[in-house]
Amino acid sequence: MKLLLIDGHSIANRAFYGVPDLTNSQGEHTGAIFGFLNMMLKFIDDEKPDNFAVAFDVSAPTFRHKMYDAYKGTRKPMLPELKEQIPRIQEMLKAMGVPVITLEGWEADDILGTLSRIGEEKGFDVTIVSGDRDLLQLATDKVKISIPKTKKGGTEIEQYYAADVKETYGVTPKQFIDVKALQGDASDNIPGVEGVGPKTAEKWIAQYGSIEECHAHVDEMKKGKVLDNFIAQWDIAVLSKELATINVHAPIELEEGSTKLENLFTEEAYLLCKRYELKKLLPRFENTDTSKVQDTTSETFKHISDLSDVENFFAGLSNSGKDFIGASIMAGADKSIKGVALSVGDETVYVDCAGFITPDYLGHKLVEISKAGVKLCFWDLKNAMHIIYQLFSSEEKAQVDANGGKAEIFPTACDVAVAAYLLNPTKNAYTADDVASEMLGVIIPAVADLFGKKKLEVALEDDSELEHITTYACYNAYVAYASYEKVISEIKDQGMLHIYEDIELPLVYTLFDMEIAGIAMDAEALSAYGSKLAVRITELEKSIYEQAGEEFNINSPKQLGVILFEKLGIQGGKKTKTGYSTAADILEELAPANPIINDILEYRQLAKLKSTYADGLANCLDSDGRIRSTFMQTVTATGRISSTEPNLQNIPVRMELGREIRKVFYPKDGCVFIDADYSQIELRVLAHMSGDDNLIGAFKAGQDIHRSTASLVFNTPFDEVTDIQRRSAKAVNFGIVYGISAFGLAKDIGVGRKEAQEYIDNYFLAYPKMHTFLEGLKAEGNEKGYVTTMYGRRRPIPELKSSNFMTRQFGERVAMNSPIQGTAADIIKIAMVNVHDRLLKEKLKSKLLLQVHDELLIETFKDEQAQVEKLVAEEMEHAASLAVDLEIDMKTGMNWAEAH
DNA sequence: GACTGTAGT
DNA sequence: ACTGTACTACAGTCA
Repeated sequence: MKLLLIDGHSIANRAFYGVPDLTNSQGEHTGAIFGFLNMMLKFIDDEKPDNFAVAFDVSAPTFRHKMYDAYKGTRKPMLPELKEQIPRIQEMLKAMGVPVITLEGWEADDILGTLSRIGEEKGFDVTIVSGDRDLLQLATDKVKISIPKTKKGGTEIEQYYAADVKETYGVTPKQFIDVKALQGDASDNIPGVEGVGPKTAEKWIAQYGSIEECHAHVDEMKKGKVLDNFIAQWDIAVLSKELATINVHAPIELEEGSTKLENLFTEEAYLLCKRYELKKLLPRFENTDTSKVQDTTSETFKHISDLSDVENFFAGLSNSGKDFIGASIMAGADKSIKGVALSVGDETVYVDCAGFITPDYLGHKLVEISKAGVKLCFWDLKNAMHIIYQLFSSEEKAQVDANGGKAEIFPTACDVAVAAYLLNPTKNAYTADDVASEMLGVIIPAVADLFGKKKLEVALEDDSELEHITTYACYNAYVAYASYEKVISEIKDQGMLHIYEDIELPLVYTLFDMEIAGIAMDAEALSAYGSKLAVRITELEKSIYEQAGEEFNINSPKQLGVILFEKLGIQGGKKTKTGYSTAADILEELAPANPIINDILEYRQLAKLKSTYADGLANCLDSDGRIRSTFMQTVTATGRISSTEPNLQNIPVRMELGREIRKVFYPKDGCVFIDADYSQIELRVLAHMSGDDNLIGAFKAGQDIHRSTASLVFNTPFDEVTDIQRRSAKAVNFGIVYGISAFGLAKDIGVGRKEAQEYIDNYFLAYPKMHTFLEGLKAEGNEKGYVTTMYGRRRPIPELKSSNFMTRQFGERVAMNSPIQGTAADIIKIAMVNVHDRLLKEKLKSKLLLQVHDELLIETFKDEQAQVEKLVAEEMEHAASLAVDLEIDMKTGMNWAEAH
């Protein structure tokens, strides 16, 4: 029989500091909960106990936090981030059926001691888990003390039976009390004997066995100041021993019934795991009946497959007078429709494709509904449009090409995910289950709940999954319907309706058309470029191996570090957590003295170009010779869009060799590229938002802005600014936009931190309102918990409330950066939508292809060139009206390199 | 899957 | 006493 006992507070504390600070989407801290459960489950797996309980102190104790705290003899109060998690851990344990034992007036130590004594008497093998060495006094032949230690890379567990304590510390567990009585423990308020440290204490107790025996033999002991103290402070020693002793006779029983370890993975526990978003724990519930997880709405879900029923349903829909419905298309990896779910709240149906119900039929039904003016609420409108486009005939596709997806596919629609993103852009998923719990307060099954490890696309091919697919699709449609009004009204309350209706939603259509358009790529040229790189890479490899004296994997920072800093003995290596840093900026400093370094840097650069761009892009090429990226609208915290598969927003441009990649992107026959980018948009936004007269003045005068800043910061006449000064000023300008710190600037431009601070001080002297503005942003973020862009887009910053200094500093930088970066993002989104809409409205065939944060690329028919140039300039420059003009640089070219 | 490194803005 | 920088996507190693 085995009994496992856990010291709740102590393990929660270990978990808290051993796990990064997780929070769920509600901003509740969950790291300690997760860490605690993980450790607990691991001990249960290892020990396989029959009985199990967790003991807590009644009120939160304090903890030693770091070495110097113990040294100073103080214990830090429990951080609020941890404190709030203790009741949740207890709640979770109760949900798992684990007894949480507390006893008014008694410490957890006493409970553990008592239970382990009783357990041993009853014949149990006992394991006590704690982070606290004081419990070692409880070890016996049958009672094992386990102390988990978090080391990097995992946890190690120290285990002590009585014999192990003796071996490690030279004293028995009982004598451990005496040792502590002598040496004292400031953090436990145990005074101890003055002048006695661990060495003396262990020596005395090892020799005489207890403080009483020591006291009886003081005559034979070595004279000295410390012994005098011991004699004089005998009373204190006795008191200390009493304090150090864990009471194993607390008024408590070991109830074998209630501590019996049963199934921990109950429904209640599952619900809590979902609520705290402990996603890694969810798979452990796989044998749990989670069907009750679903709320009762699922009873109204219907699966229909009969054509006449479907027709009836659609007919009922158009007669119902509903002006919006929830919709969800189930489509395979090839975007072929498997079925469609629709919801009007009290009725939700899933229609799967079979027999007369074809993908084509269903797809066109949806288009019909939307064209009739019923708003279709999707989770991912743009993807839904791609699915429809995919089944369109070539005539229909041509119509989309000419008139845009909005006109030809879903003229009335909305995107619940995009809307939910506006409410909180920092989350990493906007799925139905996520929004359901947040907006509707109901917990519904997620993909993994229904399909386990199987990917949705795989499950969709599997007929036996039809029931789960119905459930999943219906929930998607139902939640889209049920949360739509709530989400929109919340957006309205937060003053973001304009952003949603006039920026984000139109942008969905703009991005769709961009994705459909794609960009032509010269595959042969790309492949030739790749081969050219390969030749040089092989040369470099050879040279590096020769200089290193052996072959190794240059791509492995670990192996590289060993070769450079150990085998070759290069000095000046900086260490990271796992080894030597081989980052470019570190290596560059070492390059002059070590020729191998230059080869490595060049190798890295070329390897990156080849793997990511030359080979990577080739893999993304569509059969029509064009590359189609996906633009993501719900990813970035600041409001920018991102680009994936492939990422076309980070194609090299700085280095000549990298820039060559842009030459393989070319306009189609009869076209040229027009590339237009905003000049200094973030600094102009900053000038406007801060209202700083000097910065506004510099822009209005059309001055070189970095030179102007240099002139002010370095107190140098404008015409006498040196290149170095200008470069530094440029770094300061960038730094201001990023939410600067002296440390960062110093590193950036290679000066001391003090000097960097002077630059910053001078900057704020030169631009006085800037300082007020940025301080204001921090204050606003602190007060409201979020900051906003000029258009009202929000970015929550819970970090500002953190008790951790570093986290708070991060929050401050975010508070300064997000409104600026976000406003610039808003502006270019407006410009994109307007450019796109005007191209359509003026019946032009030219297409907007790419956006790279402050740059737009348009494939322009030569006969439309003048008109497009004019239109692009107008829409970009007039996208916003600021205190300074928005200026753009526009170029044309026969490839992207030429045009940029 | 975590970590390192690097490309862009 | 000490921290270590905005926003991304992707490739590669290594446990």
